[in-house]
Amino acid sequence: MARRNKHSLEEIREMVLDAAETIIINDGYSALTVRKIAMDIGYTVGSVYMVFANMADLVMHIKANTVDELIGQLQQVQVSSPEQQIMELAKTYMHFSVQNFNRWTLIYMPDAETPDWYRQKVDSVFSLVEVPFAQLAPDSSARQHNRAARALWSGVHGICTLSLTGKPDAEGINDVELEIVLLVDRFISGWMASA
Amino acid sequence: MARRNKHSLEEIREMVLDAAETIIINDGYSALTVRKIAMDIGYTVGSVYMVFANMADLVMHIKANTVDELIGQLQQVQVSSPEQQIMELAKTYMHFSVQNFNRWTLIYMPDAETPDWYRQKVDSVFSLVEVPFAQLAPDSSARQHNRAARALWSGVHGICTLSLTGKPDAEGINDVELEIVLLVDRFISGWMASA
DNA sequence: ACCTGAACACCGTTCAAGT
DNA sequence: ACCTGAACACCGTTCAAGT
Repeated sequence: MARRNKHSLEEIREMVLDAAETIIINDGYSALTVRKIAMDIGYTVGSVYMVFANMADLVMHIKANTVDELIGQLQQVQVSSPEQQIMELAKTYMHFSVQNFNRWTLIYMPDAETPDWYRQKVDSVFSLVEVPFAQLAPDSSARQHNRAARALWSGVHGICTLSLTGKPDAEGINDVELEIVLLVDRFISGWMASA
Repeated sequence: MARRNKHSLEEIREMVLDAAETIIINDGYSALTVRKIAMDIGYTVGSVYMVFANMADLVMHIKANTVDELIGQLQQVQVSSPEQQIMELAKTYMHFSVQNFNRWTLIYMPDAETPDWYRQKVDSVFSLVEVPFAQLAPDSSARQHNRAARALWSGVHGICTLSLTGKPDAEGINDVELEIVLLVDRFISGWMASA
């Protein structure tokens, strides 16, 4: 065996990434093993280590891809009023977390050490929410916009976290959306009244 | 060896539970292994399986103890007004999550299968927040109190989740508390205005 | 009636050996 | 220059064997 050269290292890297992503999507993070990845792509365990430093490295790249996809969906949200913009961002986030549940939970799993560029990527989601807050209260400081965005967005995230563990039925999703609408709506009106 | 009888099964069970809790508190869940527990209490791996069905069973009992401790702390919160009561509950939850970080993150880790009694225990935390909401708006329905409590409490939880991964310094904690105060305060006033 | 510890089926990771 | 696959140091779990 050895030296098959059917694929370039770049290609193998993509194959590993795709196989790992598929395993996580279908069976969750706990089902992800180097041996399963190797089997799925028709190589052996050693080959996986040719293209990724280790399991943590591979997982970090999957997480980064997921966050990029999420940011892409959030950036497509473009409605008229700032209030509606915040509401739509929140709903989009919630639906992303439902439709990509296994990959989404992975994003927030604690790592041995989280690289700075990854933390910044996750944080950058907040800034998408800051924009409509700034439009909502142009006279408030950037610090206040940041705090409001962080507080509300964490809140939206919390609803997804606590409500989405084990209920993908349409009825349950509707309940979660109602909670999000309530939180966003009441927070914004309370925030506006005090600004 | 074998047959030492120095401790009753009840005692061994407590020793296992204590040792496991200590390992999690000090080094986190990933450091928890049956072999380490056995070494710490001076028994062998087999003995752990005399008193717990398996690792998942043991972990579930640790989680239950943590939630009980949390509920105990929340029940001690007793202030004058409903608004302040909600605020104090939120702050208490946040400080518990800081001071018991490793055990607290464990509470929300997904299990292979979560028993009903455990889910109910976690859900029962919500009901502690429903009470002041009912006092705040006696004319609203129980359903509305429940939804408000769920939405806001999930929000508080989300702030803890997103903000507490890797910053136990006093300054960071203070920032988190400010976010919580902002969310709770604005949500309550927005909710009151529409009730 | 306890308790041991070897055995089993798994992990992630490494690296000498093959082509 | 790739790629293998045996080897190593770990897991959780079981259970025949010891006292």
